[in-house]
Formats: sequence, C-alpha cells, structure tokens
Amino acid sequence: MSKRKANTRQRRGSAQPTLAQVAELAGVSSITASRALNDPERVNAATRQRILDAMERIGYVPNLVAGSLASARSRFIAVVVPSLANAVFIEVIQGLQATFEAAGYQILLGNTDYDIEREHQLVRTFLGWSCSALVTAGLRHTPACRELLAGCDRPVMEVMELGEALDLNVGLDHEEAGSCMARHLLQRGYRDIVYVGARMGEDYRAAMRYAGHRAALEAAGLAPHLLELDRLGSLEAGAEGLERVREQFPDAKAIHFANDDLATGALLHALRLGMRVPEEIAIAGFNGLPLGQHVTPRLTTIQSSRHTMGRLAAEQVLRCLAGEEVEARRQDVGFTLLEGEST
Amino acid sequence: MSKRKANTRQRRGSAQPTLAQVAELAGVSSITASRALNDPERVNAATRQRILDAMERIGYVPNLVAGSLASARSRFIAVVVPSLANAVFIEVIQGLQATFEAAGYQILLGNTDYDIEREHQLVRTFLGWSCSALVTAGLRHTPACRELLAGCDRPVMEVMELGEALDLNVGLDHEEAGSCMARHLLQRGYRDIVYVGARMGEDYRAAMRYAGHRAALEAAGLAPHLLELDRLGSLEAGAEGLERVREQFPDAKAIHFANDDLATGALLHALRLGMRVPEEIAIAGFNGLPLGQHVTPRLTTIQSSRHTMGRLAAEQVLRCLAGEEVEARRQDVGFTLLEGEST
DNA sequence: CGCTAACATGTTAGCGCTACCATTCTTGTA
DNA sequence: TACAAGAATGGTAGCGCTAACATGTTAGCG
Repeated sequence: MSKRKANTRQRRGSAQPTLAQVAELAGVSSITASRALNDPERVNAATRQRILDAMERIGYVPNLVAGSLASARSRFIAVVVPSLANAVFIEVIQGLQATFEAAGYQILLGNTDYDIEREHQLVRTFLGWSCSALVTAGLRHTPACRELLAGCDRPVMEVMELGEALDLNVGLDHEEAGSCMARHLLQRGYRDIVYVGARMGEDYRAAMRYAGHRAALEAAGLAPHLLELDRLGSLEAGAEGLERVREQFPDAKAIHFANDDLATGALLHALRLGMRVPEEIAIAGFNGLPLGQHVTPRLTTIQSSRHTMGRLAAEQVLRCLAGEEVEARRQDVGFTLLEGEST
Repeated sequence: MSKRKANTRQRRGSAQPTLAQVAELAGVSSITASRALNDPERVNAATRQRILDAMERIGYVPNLVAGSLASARSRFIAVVVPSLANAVFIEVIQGLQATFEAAGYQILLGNTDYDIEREHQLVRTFLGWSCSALVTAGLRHTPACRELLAGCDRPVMEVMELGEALDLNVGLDHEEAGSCMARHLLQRGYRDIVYVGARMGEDYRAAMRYAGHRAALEAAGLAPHLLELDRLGSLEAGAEGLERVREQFPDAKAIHFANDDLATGALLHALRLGMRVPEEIAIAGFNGLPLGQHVTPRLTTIQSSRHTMGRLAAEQVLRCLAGEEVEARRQDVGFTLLEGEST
C-alpha cells in the first residue's frame, strides 16, 4: 500500500498532447520535434514532414508558456496606452499591430486610463510575461517605472512625443505643432484667440501644444487665453467648450481646440446654432481625423500620421530585436497643417 | 580541469531576481514566498511583510511565465476581433477590458482582418498561451477552429450576434435590427428604398441586417434594392455610396446604410452638395455612434450598446471562471431605434 | 494532560519546452 | 585512404514557479 501511495501523487497538467508525444509518434526525440517548428532548416525535410504529420494527427497545439520559460523570451510586445476611447491611440495601435503581427509577434495591450501608477503596474506585469519589447505612449512615467524600463534588457520604445527618451523614440513635437497652429491663426488675422483643452493634467500632450500656442501668441505681443474642460475630449465636450467660450470670452474670434473631437463637436454645434464659421467664430483642431475633413466647412487642423508612427515604431523595435544596429534612436514623424475653411 | 568543465555548463535565464532569492533573504522557503503573493491569507502577517519587504529590496518582478506553466493557467483572456478600424469593436473591447482588468485578467488582443483562417491561427496561438478564456467576435469560424474552441476546456464567449453558439453568447439580433429600421422607413412613407452595404462578405452581420431589411420590404410587397461597395465602411465610402445610389437608383427616396460611418459620410456629403435631408433623400444608419447624433439633421439609426455588450460578456466569463453556474448562456442586449431628423 | 483541529510552513516533484553539449553519420578534399 | 568539416539528431539539465502532500506548532477542549 505505502509503496503504491508513494507513486500515487496526482499528476497535474492539461490533457493536451505534448511535444514528447508528437516526437514518440514520429519516432524522433522531442528536441528534433521542437526544431521542426522553431528552426525547420536544421531538420531533414522528410523527418520534418513526418513530425508535422504527427502533430496534425494528434492535434498538437504548442505550449508557448513552456517554450517561453525554457527560452526566457516570449513573442510578446507589450503596448501601454492611456486610453482606448481616443481614436489617436487606436490608430497607433493598428500601425504597431499590423507590423508586429506580420513579424510573428503578439501584442499585449494595456490601458492605463491616464494613470501613471497603473502604467507602472502594467509594465511590471508585462515584464513578468517576458515580453520581447515594450512600447509606451509618452515619456512620462513614475520614477520606479522609469527604473524598471531602463533596467530591463529589452528594447523600450516611447511613442507620440519627442524628448528625453529611455531608449527608442518615435513621435512629433507637440509644442511645435501648437505653435504652428497659433501662427496660422495669427496669420489669418485673428487676435482674440482662446485655447480650449480637456483634462490637460492627464492629456499632457495637449498642454504641450498649449505651451507652443502660448509662446506664439506672446511672441506676437498677445495675451493667451485658456479654457480647460473637466472631461475628456468628445464631440459633446466640444459643444460645451463653444458655449463656455461664448460666455467667458465674448470677444473671441477664434478657438484653438486641443484636438479634433473637441473642434468638430464645436463646429457641428455652431452649425446647429446657425452660427457662421469662420465669419463669426473660427475653429481649429489637432489630429487630422477624417471626420473633420467631411464636415462643411472643413476643419482646419494639424495632420499627424499616427498609423505611420505605429509602423515606424514597430519597425525600429523589430530591427533592435533582430540585433541590427539602430542608428536613429529618435525619429520625428512631423506633422502637416491642413487648412480647411473653418479658419 | 575536467571536473570543472562538468560544472561549467552555461546557465541560461535572465539575471532577474527569483522567488528563491526573495525567500532566502526573508528566511522562508520559496513556497511561502509564493503564497505571500498568491494566497496572502495563508501566510502569517509578519512573515508576509518580511517577504514583501525582501521583494521590494531586491526589485523582484514575478515571472508569470513560470507561474503559468506550473499552475497550467494564465490570467490571459484572448479576444479576437475582425478589425480595429471599426469603432464598434473598439467599444466592445473597452467594455471587456475594463471588466477583465478590474478582475486581474489581461487581454490578449488579436485582429483577424476579417479572415477566418487568421482567426483559427490566432486561436491556436492563444490556446498555446494557456489563456483562461476566449472571446471571439461573431459565430462564424472555420470547422477546425470550431473544433479547437469546442474542445478546449475553457469558457468560450461569442459576442456581437446571437445564434448557435459554442458556449456563451452575448449579442443582438441583427436580422431583427435590419427589419426594424426597414419598417421604420416604410412607416414614414418611403417606398423607394436602397440598402447600401460595404464588403458584406466580410462584414456578414451587415448582410444579416440586409436579410431583415429585405424580409420587411417583401412583407410590404416591395422589391428590395441592394448596392454593395467594395471597400470597408468609412465616411468616404458613405459619400461614394450616396453618389452611386443617385446614379443607379435615381428614384430612391431613402437609403438604409449598413452602418453609421457610411450613413454619416453620406449625410455630410449630401449637405455638402446642398441636398435637403430628408426631403430629397432620407438616410438611416446602424450603431448609434455619437457622431450621427451631432450632425444636423441628426441621423436616424439603431443604437446598440457595445460597451454593455463587452461588460456583460466579461461578467459572464468571470462567473464561469469563478465556477459559478451560469444560467443564461445566451444574452440578448437588444437595440433601440433612434429617430433623428434624417428620415 | 492528552487529543484534536486549525494554522503555518516546508519538501518534493514536476509543468512542457529548449539551450547546451555530445554523438553519429555523411561528404568532400588532400 | 585518412581526416576535417558539416549535417542531422539525441541526451541531459534546467527555466522559475506552484500543486500536492508532509510536517511542525499552537490553541482549545473535556
């Protein structure tokens, strides 16, 4: 009895077929079966086919968890963004995903809800999954998170804005973009200009654009005006922004919105109210979302190429992972002023 | 020398601190350190604190890959959607993510690009990651994929539409929704109605709505008209749809678009052309995106609660994972007709 | 004071795979 | 013919963690 008992220890594990079973069926060792999947060149073609047939036959699904543990690397790329509600991040994610998936990497998506503590938490989790690289939206992290990111021996890519990056960096200069739009408004002859942002403490890139806007106005000898909404950018919030500008800044002739959602919301609201744009009020945005180009008048905005940003970022990371030397660790994707009829 | 050599076999693994190191520092065994993280109640409070301090001190990051292998379960939920370009899926993902992340699960996101072979591939990969559950958009899979999904001993949730599901199912009846909108148009007195879809072979839910639309028209003794665009839904495509309807169906008085992107694109294009909506042409959509409610006239559409769909789906899955008995394996989230001024 | 139950902690043995090194078998070359 | 170089395959030992079982330790009870 006791002898039996000693052997009775329950087996764990799923009932899934394993590589060892495949190997046995194919009459090879498990390492050869492993190679047939991961390094096919190193296995004789006939043997390989026998192994693949065996896999097919017993319905083998590779246990990637075991593989990652053994090889100390996964084919995960961690992607951390502050929000999924914002089309901008979605487009960056699309660019990343298309490129990474094509290279056989899987995206691990994390959403911080604009909370850098949450970001730190997510980074820890993702590192725990032995992700091959990390992509974060933005350069602002908690000190502990910076330390984690700097200390992990994997490529770290920071996208969206340019600056003092930890490793790789693809983005655009938001201050410059804000300044560009402000100069455009000045050039069009507007003097009473209000900048409208939404939760700029969280969306600090909007605050960076405001800084550029402000600098441009001050350079022209004008006082900047700021209105901040206590809600995230949306069409609805844009409508509210327009209303509040009319109350608080009755002389305003132009509104520079922090993004296209706000700007388009305001534009549609103005049309709904029967206001003439840009005669009564000029409206400008940022992002270059398709929506703004389909309304009449078309929205004046700044086009940022988010899909390209994602693609470039992914390509850089892949280059690093392939061991290639990456010369330009910082890439500026730039932006374009789209002059619509709304200004 | 040879003795040395025997021991020289290179160690693999990262230089990351391990649980064993934490345990040694805290003066406990590694299983106790493991419990301090995964089952804190079972460890004495003072001991636990000592362990947590040790982790903090040496910067321990749990290796989740190893943990998953040992326990044969990960805290991943696989989510497979056909597209990230469509706001609808994004909103479902948001609902899923908020709920799953709050419960400590991580989303593994896959994008099939409307290719069910790709879906099969992704499902295999995700199963290989020992995901705790799978969520797929839709009920259509390759036979092999169905088999995989049916055979894995994990909760499988199919969202978006209702029907013959493998396991759990949360969605709405698209045929009924299409029929509802068609009846609305008939009730408003429109007789010459065209349904405009975009790539309905891929977006088969749009085809289901057309089936409902068609049935309603035929029930009223009217012939259905269909125009299919060879591109995915977008504002741009909607504008094209309007143009093509005017060419091919000059008598059309109402257009029932497969979704709000198309409908809003058409609506904005009509306004741009100076057409009066709904007097010259009535326009209806599907989804209830915010955009449609901010244009003038407001878009008549069908509101589907995508965030709720995601949340409900996640809650059901979590209930299953917690071992609770789930009574309603199929949940209908329904829809609401939003009567705007565009019809 | 002995006994039980509940708590706290430890020992052991893998989870399924791949890195490392070793071995066998070809093939080409001097 | 001997030998080097390469191709194909295998044996072994973990990767870092946790399930299962085992043991020690304390409190409560009659």
